[in-house]
Amino acid sequence: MNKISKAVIARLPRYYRYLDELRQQKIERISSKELSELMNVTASQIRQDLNNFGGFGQQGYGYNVQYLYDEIGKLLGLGIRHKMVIVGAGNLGQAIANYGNFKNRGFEITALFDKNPELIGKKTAGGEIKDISEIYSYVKENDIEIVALTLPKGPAKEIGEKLVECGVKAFWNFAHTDLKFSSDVIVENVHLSESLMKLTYRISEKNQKSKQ
Amino acid sequence: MNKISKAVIARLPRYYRYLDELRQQKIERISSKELSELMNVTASQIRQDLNNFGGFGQQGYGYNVQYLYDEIGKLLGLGIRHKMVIVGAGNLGQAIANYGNFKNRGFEITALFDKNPELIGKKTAGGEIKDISEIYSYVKENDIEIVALTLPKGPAKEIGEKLVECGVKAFWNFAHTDLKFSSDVIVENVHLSESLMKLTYRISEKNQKSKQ
DNA sequence: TAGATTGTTAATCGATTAACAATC
DNA sequence: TAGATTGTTAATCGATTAACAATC
Repeated sequence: MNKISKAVIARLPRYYRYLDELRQQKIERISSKELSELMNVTASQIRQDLNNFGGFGQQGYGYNVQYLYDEIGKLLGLGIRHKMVIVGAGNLGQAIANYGNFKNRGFEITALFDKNPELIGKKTAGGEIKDISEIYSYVKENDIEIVALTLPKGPAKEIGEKLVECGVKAFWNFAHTDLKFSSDVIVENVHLSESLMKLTYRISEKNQKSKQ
Repeated sequence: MNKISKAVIARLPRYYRYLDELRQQKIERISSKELSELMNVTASQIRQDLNNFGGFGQQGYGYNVQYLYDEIGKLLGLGIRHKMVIVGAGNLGQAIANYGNFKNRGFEITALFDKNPELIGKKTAGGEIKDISEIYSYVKENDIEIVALTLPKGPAKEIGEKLVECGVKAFWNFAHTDLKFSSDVIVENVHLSESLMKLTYRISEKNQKSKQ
């Protein structure tokens, strides 16, 4: 398989979401043209994107919604269980723990960790909040695959490094910094404030235009 | 000013973050080469990006950190106050309300809204949680610029549409759907689950490789 | 079979990188 | 002035779109 570009990968979850909706509406088949109109992209792009992974469609017919949905799900690694814990049990950490859809998609959040004694012991939808000092033995004993970092950048870096030593290979990082570990460790960043700045850029751009 | 590409705009907040750190370290000047090594991009890209907005540097010297930081801040619309409210006062809404850095950057969160009677009346760092029914008069009376939508997609769409009628021109959307209003309404999406799927894609890609 | 629509190649477009003259 | 480094043009690379033969 050739190297798939980042742009293509970033579009897969969106395809997956639209296909899920079609599936729920009991729509059986869809052509790249119809899907392109729904999603506001070109049909050509859809066909090119999907063909990176092999032929999911059929000439003269289009794509079977359920089949394509399942295949994209597999590509996205949603066919298997993912054990995850959350470091930092503040609002953001708890928001993720409580987000029901993750469970349906094979994500198993088994614990949250925090240093705040007031939070420790509290039960959430993502399991109990435990003392941060327990996390290192916990991830080893429970084969944790993904660690979500929902805490400030200082401790995120420090705890992240220790977790890498414990064998963690994937981080979902919400801390306001670019974490970089050894090359076999995957880090996916979510920088909420940068998203908000993109919004204010566009507001400010619009205001400038209307002034002219 | 020519149309700036989305890719350039998306990089601005990251420049801003690195410059902020340099500034805090009392570093006065930096060349595109040095910055490129720090940020893991090419010096050429930095110069190209910045030159979309005019010459911020000086030949033979480089860039003044504080000046460049300020200018990018202005480009990002951070020079002015932004009045924001949050719809959906669950964990995610409260996480945003409590995120201190927003206040420092000119964001003024004045209220949260929810339909849950148990939450209404509660005080948070982003102001009081009010009844969702009050939001329409509130945004009109208080000149709210940005509405963060931290609630499920069904109500997000419905409430968003009503808010557009009340004059709201910018949404920071966390609901799991692509909201689309009239063309002068700005929507910036944060799809957390799509970010997580990108992570699992990469995990699954890595596992495939190691099998071969 | 005829019509529809994919899979795939070719053409275009845009973004990134390289190179260097301008200039501090 | 000489050295450094930008601003900017040109070259390259990659991604998107268009076109159409293959085929269901």
